[in-house]
Amino acid sequence: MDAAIGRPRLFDEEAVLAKLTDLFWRQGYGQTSMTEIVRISGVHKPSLYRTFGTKEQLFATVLRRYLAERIAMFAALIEQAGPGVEGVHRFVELFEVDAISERGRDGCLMVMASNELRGTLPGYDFSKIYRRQMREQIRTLIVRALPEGEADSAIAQARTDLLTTYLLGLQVIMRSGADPRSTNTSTLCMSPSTRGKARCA
Amino acid sequence: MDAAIGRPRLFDEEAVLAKLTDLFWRQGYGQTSMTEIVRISGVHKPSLYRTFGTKEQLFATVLRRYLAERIAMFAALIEQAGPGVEGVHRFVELFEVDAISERGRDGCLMVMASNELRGTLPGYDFSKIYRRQMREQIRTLIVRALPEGEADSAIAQARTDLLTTYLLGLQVIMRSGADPRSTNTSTLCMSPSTRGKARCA
DNA sequence: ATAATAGGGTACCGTTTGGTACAGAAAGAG
DNA sequence: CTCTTTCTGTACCAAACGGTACCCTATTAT
Repeated sequence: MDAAIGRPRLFDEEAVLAKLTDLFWRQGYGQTSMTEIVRISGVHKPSLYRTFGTKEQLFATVLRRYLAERIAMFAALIEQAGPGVEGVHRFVELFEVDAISERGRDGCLMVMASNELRGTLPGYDFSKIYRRQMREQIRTLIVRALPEGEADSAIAQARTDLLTTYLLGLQVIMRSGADPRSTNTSTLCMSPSTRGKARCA
Repeated sequence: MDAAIGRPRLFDEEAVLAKLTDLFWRQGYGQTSMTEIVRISGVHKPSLYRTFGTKEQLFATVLRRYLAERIAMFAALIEQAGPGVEGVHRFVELFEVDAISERGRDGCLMVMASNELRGTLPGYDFSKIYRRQMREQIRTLIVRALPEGEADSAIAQARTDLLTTYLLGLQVIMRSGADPRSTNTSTLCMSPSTRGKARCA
């Protein structure tokens, strides 16, 4: 186990990472200075550097943590939504409830990072992994709403891509300060008249 | 009109703005330093400041210019696409051709700015204007594909929102480095088997 | 006790940042 | 020609940046 030699840490790593996740999420990477990170975390700079490495490495840790949490959330929502076409509708509803929440107003940290760090920082790799895993989750949801044997069909892929892309777009919209009521598309799209054919993918 | 007193400018403002638009588009606002702006534009710092003001004001000018250009592009694509449901499909195809282009790989400057500058810089206001105008364009496209008298229906609004959100998501995906071939959803979604009901909005 | 180990906190480092003062150069106006 | 106006370009500024050296304190091992 951990030898636990020397002075014990006075702060909880997980709690600090959670606070810093919110901070980066709100402000982005470049707009967040180490000074601010120190202020929010309550941990002094040298301790941060000893524990998490450079600002870049710290952000990578935050992203890794967020990625796992986010994918888990997707899995939970999909399970909660249930099978069939109804499940797809219910999933989108659940997703939009989250998007309207206080945290959801800031969009998605992963989307933000991939937009900001295009090639320059480690967040770029994470964004690809994130999108691939997110797409895989959506795919299981879609497949469960299709007739058997269509799991690998073109329709399954098209609907998966469309829904994935839509959800990413929704997070962009939320972060750009949209009025939640005016952009709640699913309730409209799922009205009786369009239900069934509405959520084509 | 312009008195033209004093030494004439040695650089073309429009050309410089075009170059800097590409620069900001690629790198974002925070990751682009004045030093780099000087290098790319070929104009020395004091001249830039006299002409465009601070970095923040310069970026605002770039955004304003991009906004107008972008909305004009939307209008052109919609006109080129033609009316009816076929027009919607054709529009999405045209849009995706642009998204796959070299410039399109960097996503949308407006989306990028709204993600990065959330509240801190003038880009935030522009992003709202952009989204509203973009949505308005999409709406005209959608309405032309619906039966008469349905212009203000719930379906029209829902389909407008869905397509708008999808297009924003597409730009996020492109910027995050997706393989253009694997994410070209429209060709799949518009295959004969799904055509008609596929593009529900 | 005492040595060894590791975190806490101050004070500081070199660099880079956005932004400017100032002197010289090029144009029109009288 | 000379005065005024505007742009160019060097050289520079204070402030903020990410990152660290160093000393002190708290803990375990012997």
